[in-house]
Amino acid sequence: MTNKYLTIYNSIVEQIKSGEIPPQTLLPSENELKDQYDTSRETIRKALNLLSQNGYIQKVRGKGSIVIDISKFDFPVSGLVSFKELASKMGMKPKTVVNELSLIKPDGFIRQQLQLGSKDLVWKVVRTREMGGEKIILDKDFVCHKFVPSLTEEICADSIYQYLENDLNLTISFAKKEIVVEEPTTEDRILMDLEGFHNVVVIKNYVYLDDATLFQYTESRHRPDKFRFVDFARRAH
Amino acid sequence: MTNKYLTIYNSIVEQIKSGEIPPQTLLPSENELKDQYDTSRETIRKALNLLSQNGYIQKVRGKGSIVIDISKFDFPVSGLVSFKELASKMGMKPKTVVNELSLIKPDGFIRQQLQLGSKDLVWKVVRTREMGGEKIILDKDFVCHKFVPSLTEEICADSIYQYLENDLNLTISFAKKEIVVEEPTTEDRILMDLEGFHNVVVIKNYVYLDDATLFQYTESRHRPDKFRFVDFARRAH
DNA sequence: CAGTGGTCTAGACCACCGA
DNA sequence: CGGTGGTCTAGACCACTGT
Repeated sequence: MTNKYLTIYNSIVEQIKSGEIPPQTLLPSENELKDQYDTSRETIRKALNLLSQNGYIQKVRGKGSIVIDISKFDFPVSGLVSFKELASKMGMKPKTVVNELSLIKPDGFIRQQLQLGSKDLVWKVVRTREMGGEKIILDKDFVCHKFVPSLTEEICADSIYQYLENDLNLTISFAKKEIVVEEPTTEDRILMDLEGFHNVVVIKNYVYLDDATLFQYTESRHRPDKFRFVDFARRAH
Repeated sequence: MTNKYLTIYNSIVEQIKSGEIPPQTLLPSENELKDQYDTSRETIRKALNLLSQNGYIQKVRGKGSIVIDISKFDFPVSGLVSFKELASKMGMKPKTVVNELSLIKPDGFIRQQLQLGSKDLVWKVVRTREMGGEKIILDKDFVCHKFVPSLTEEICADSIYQYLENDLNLTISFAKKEIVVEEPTTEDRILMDLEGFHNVVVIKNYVYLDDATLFQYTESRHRPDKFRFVDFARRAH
């Protein structure tokens, strides 16, 4: 079993989720945990810092680690807005329609977003995601061609990420998200069910590879009533 | 000077921001940095992990730490939506109007949000924030009375947080944010400039104290065209 | 293979909290 | 005051990367 601090982290998460360690109580001290798990204190601290970052506990100097009441959090603690997650969370069968799949010469905006040269090509993928019989999300992906030589409709109907990571061995390492609210374009109105809606929530996603190169720009355009974003933020200082 | 790893962190941040260490290049290795800063490797790693969490570098096993191109990021890497930040970022003079300040018996919704007993009182503060002559944000704060015995209009017109931290010695430790889009209420229409807008972006904020008790619930209601949220997220695994 | 970052250890000193 | 978490050290072994 690799990663001692991760197993300790998971162990404590389970104890908190099951209610074995109730909210507002103190965790055993770092020295006690060190003995319990037969490890060093720094390793315990690594596990506790993870718990703290993920909103399970609050560390207080001189007192101990307080378990936070997560029962109020009906949503995942971290703030990811993935279509599949949203769908499965609501117990619905997601359906994806590929509207467009083409290799294009990017316009100025996309070229700037992806920091490309004037002769680089990009894949353009437009997909609508349907839930409960309504088209509520429009995903527009722009993927650098130099990293992804081929792309098919079958792959897009499933999951692009899965293909990139499993088959192409590309490692997506991090992403920067930006959320803004915009008026729907005509394309939005045509491809989504927007009767009676005057805005769309746009999540602009900049995806980076393992070596810190930018390789994909994605716009996920949501119907506002089906959108929710959760952020669990520590204070700065 | 306290905190060795923080000074190292700041030192490297400066070097990245100034361009002394250009994007896409490798930082010196942890062992080299250890010698440069005359410290231990774990301390260097603490500083580097901070840099990584804040989006300045990307660590790759077996290779080194790559400096990320932050020049594209025209605003703060972390995703805080504070009125004052937004205003100063846009070079505008913010103006705050206190519409309501009262000590009330909370209705069911607020009592539930704040997990209060039936006889607890809360401060209700309603403020509009004005920028460029337009009222674009409506802030509704509900603060537990048991933590904050007194509150004046002067305090609310300035900054509630400053008062709590400096004068009352309460330490705000973390907050959970939730972003949704709603149709404007009549109150929104009356208190904000919403001509031609059909939605408001609502940021629900649950604020916790140092000892992990929930003490404030805030709704920040934004005009959609003046709203923007940035999230810098590491991949899960 | 040598060099990188990832994990883990055992010990030390400090600042803070509560009794 | 003893116990807590916060910082720092010097050293070890590992998995991974390039050549």
